[in-house]
Amino acid sequence: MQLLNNKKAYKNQAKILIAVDCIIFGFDSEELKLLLFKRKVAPLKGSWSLIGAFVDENLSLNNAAKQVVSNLTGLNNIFLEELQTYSDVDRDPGERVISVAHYSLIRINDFDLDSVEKYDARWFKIDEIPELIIDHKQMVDDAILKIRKKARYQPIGFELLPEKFTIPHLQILYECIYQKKLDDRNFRKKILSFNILTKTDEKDKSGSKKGAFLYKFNKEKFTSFISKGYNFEL
Amino acid sequence: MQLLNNKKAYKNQAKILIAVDCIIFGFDSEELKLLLFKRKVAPLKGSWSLIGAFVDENLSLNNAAKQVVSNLTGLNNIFLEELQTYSDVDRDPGERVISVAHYSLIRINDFDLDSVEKYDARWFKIDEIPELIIDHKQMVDDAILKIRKKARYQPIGFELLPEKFTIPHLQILYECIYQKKLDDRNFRKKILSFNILTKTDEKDKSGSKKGAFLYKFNKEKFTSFISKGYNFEL
DNA sequence: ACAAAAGTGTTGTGGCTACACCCATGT
DNA sequence: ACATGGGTGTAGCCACAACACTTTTGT
Repeated sequence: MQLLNNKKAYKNQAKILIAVDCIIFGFDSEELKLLLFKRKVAPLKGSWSLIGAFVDENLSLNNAAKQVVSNLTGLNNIFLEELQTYSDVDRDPGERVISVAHYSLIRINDFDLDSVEKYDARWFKIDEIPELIIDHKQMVDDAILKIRKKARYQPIGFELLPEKFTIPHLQILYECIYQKKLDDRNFRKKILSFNILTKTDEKDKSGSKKGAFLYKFNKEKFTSFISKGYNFEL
Repeated sequence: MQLLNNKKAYKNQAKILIAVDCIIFGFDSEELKLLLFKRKVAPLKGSWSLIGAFVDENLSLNNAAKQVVSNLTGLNNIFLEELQTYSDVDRDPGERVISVAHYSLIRINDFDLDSVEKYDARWFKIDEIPELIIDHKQMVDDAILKIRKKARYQPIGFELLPEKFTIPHLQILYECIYQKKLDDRNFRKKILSFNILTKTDEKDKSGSKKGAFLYKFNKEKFTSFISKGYNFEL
């Protein structure tokens, strides 16, 4: 397939700076949150922004984004997907940069806040996002719409919840994503009808005196659901 | 917002070649088709490929893609959306190129084949796609999945059909996208229940002796449907 | 004993699927 | 008169929405 040894086959074509910016969602059993950090380089130093990086010549965009998240959090096998590109010619006041936004879902307690503080990062509730640089607010809005849409057709809790979780927790997650209250009975009925959950005999008593049974995701059924898709409207 | 006059704020960062590749779908009242063309530049000259171009320093990706389609077809207000990026380091045998695929839906008869022949282009039925260069086959497959998914939640015929069209034509379009036969009565019932169509009193007799009534899209209702989304499973 | 959250069933309704025949017209 | 595609109606079924009370247990 390598037709030319000369790796400069396309002369006189403009090259452009490419960055990845990561919208990192986390969930702490009560709120859906977003990881933001104080920008450390000019221009716009000191403002809140998404975390990002320029893309190296020898990394795919996906790997570049994974590296960004991994450097920040120490986490390695995270869920990460491309959102879309942002390419307005004047979007970056410094110089022309095309950014490819990626969004990621992580368990908020899976990594220590040390590394986060080192980066001057903070979790924000998604309805309390501060002003962000350039078009990062747009990226965040687009990402929220994206996960809301995604949640409707595919199980999405997997990456945001701990290995074992209760149905009420899962419901709170969906309520955060949809930003509306769901009916307990109907939620439980529907989510159980998919057979993607396995009940354990442990209980989580942190939320109530009675305690709620802990469930796990059933990975096999789960992955077949992801490829087939379904309709989860409540 | 312009913090620096110096437009080289980010020194020592690698710049990369960016291309857009366009998956152009057309519909000729019977078949869903894809516009492909014979590549005119090395490497891989003479193979079938999508149409694309390197992105200029002063164009957004979306505008670059629009320009590609416009140069080829002469059409200007076409539907065009970003699909996703393709960024494997070695994907292009010539040199590293990151490609941002865009897909477009056009009325197949809205432009003259002259300009198409000038470009050595041809329409292919989507189930008869020849071998394509690099990862273009992947892009096409991804684009087909995308419109199939999209068709399920948003009205999609608008850009592919002429201003006036019959319900049987619209049905054929959906059958092409879903690649399965749909029930006439249920299709008609459901599509009419959305109230996005306006019946005219003209008939199209090209398809039968009796003739089928022509409909138009009702743009207002249509756009509100696009933003809200719906579920169109048949 | 009581507060606080977990858990459980039923009923009505609306939308979907599946299915077969008449209509209008050109030849 | 007949062939061709256009157009219409219904009945059974299933999934969803709406809704209130009992259970468990820590304090």
